[in-house]
Amino acid sequence: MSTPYDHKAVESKWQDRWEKQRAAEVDLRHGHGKYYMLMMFPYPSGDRLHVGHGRNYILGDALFRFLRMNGKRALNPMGWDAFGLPAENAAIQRGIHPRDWTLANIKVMKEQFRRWGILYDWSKEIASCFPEYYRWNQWLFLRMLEKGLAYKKMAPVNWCPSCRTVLANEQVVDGACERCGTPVVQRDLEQWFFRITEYADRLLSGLDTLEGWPEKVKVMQRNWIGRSEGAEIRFEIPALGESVTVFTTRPDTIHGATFLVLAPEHPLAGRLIAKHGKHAEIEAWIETVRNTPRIQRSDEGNPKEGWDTGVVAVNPATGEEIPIWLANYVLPEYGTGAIMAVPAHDARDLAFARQEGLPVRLVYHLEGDADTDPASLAEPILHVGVIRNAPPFDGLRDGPETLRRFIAWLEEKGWGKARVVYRLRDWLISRQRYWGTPIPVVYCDKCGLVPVPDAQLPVELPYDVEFTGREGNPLSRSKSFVETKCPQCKGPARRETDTMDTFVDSSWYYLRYLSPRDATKMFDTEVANRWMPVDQYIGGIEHAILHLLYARFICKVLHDFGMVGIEEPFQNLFNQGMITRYSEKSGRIEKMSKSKGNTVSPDELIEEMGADTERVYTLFIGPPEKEAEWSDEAVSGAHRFLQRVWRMLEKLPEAPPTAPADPELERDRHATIQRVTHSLQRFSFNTAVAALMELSNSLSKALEEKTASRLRCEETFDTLVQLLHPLAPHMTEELWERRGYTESLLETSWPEHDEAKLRRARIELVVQVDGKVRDRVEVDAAADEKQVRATVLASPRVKDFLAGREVAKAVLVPGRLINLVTRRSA
RNA sequence: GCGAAAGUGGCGGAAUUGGUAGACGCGCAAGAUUCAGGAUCUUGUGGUCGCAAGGCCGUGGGGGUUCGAGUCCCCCCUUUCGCACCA
Repeated sequence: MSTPYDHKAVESKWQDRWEKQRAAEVDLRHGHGKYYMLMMFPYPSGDRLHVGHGRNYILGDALFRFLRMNGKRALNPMGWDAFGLPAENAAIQRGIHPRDWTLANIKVMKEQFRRWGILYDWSKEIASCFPEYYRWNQWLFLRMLEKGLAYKKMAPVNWCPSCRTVLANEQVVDGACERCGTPVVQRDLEQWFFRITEYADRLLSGLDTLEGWPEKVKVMQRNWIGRSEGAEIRFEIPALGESVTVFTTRPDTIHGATFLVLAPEHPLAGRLIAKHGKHAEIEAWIETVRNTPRIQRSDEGNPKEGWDTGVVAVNPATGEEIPIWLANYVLPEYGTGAIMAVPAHDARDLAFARQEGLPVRLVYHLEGDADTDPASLAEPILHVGVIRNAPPFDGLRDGPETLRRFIAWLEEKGWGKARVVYRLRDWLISRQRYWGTPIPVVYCDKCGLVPVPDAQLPVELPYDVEFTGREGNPLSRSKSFVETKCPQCKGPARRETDTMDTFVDSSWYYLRYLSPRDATKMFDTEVANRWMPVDQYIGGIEHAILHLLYARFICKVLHDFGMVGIEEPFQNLFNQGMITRYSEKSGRIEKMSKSKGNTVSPDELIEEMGADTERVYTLFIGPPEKEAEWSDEAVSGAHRFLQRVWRMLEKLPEAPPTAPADPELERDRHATIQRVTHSLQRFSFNTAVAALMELSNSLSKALEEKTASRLRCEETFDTLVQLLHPLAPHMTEELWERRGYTESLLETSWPEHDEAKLRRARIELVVQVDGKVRDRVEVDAAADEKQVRATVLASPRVKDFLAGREVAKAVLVPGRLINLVTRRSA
């Protein structure tokens, strides 16, 4: 007669108890033994979380419980990235205020976390949409404004016609809006920026210190920052009495520069084409290029188009006059927006030269090749060859030293200088939407742009706003918000209606968790210095560039403001893989998502089999950093395993009080402690589950066959329950209590293995003959090679395989195998 | 095109430093048990030859190093991801 496991009752019982005990609460006044773990804070989207989302939170909770049992003062806070477009869209579509909608969603998500048995320190909960939070965005903005790190400029921007807002470069994916997928168009608008480019070098070098980050993420960030070393070189334009500066990474090929190309948007373009016969036609073309979506324009397949301006520049190296062109393949915002074209040594320039019939001149010549004809050159000569006909450099080979000599020469002649250029652009933070942090500045007719004084923060979002879906920011139609007084002259003034990119919110929230209720400052420096950096950050790879780059940037800014000691906020980063499943809609196995219709609801799963089952299966599904396909069938394996563990409790009393000493179960127990501990340290949850299943199988067998004493069985069972707790917290707490223990498993110490218990007196040794497994023999663990050899050679099977041949050599791997080699190696 | 990661049974996946390949689980098969339920238990389950003992083959393909290779080295194929007119 066994008591069935009532997962519903047990799970809610323990969820209540953990909540009452405030099991995850941490006192931040002490930093000793601290371990700051952090899950990327979620956007409360209004869709119920599915099991794919669950993976992230479940593995975080397993880690948290494991750390706690290991005596760490683990901090695991949770909050809400609560500003964002979907809230506003919900307002437009359903007439719910973004604030009410968001708060309702938070409630739902919180309940889902609870049902998963996840422990967060809710006393530190934050939501970025509360004025108590976003006033510090504003405060930070003002400090950055003072230091020139925030500024406003007219700029061609990415505009999403559907979201009706501008997007940062990072938010444009394949030419489309990252959020809604609508193709992005170019517009010129006055916008606010953060000067992240000033930190480009530090963001780059900081990556080298992040040993606990996946290489992949670091590579992506390096690519994004895109540092290029080279030189800028000035070319005189006699006709204009003016010069143009180009950027090149190959100043050593200047003798081969046969024309210049400027971006059509280049400031000199207008004057260059002023006297051109087809002036109007070129202007129209410039307009077309300007309006081409940037992604299409910078696509390699985009046809190169250009116009000869008819004006020439002088190549300082050769003294030759070379034509100046305008072409779409030169981008205005990279480098100086102008290049020297060296068709012989650059693929793009060669393609354009061939297309337009422009001359090609070689600087580097292939060795041994007396005469490469520039006219027939099909491929550019890249990073090989020797310089000819470019005094005083003749005979030099392509390489860094040659490059240095060219730059020194250019500097000496006064024609150019070394320069480093980045692909990274400044961070466009303006958004023309309501549901975000208002940018705290005011426009006064008399005083111009006036920052809102700190004392007047926060600039609060007005609640009473109409959401119509019409073009433009709803904020700009709110009279009560827009109309204000100038803080300087007290005259009438208008508020800035742009709000901040929500990535500003998430760029410093990890610091706010440490001072969540401080109404006097952004965060407490002392507490931050005690608890930062985040020891383990966990989240999706989709934030590899955006959020993680911005957060690193803002952390460095705060460091420079003297507000926090560290420069890198996240010491270790873990990116969990996504959960996939077959989608009826697409007929493919795809990332689990509502739009693909392939989600599995944890609500039903928990109802049917319990949260512990979902947790164990999710952790067992595969290595957590890899993607994994959800299998509805395989879930039952986890369920069966937990059921077996549950039933074992009632079988324990059936074990005999005494039994023939069986060291194997005790050995298994210690081996499992070692394996599970090691697995959890490595985030290898799947192998931890496997090890626990094996121990469960061993104990089950021992109980069945009555080969171990009751005490030993109970001891093994208790260890199993403890080790299983981080993975299946509810059931293990219940079992622990039923075993008669009064403290929560969270309060117990993680078991330690005893090295001595792992050893066996006799071991099974594999015998190989010429590298093939031929037999197994039992020997003393301590046996030396001589003894082992004697035992092995006595085996009839081994004798057969040796077939009378000499053993030329024997290789003994103590405790594992012996290899008898008969043939000589060839 | 460039860069990175990966490729192991029907499936998900194990395998510190080179040392018994396939742990653990799913599925499948046979059996036991049960007042049929999608329950529980036992056994088996890489391929192939064999009545069996056992042999041979086997970690994408080909070569190499080694007493011994999933693991190290070289070449190739495939897949996934990232980057890609950035001068």
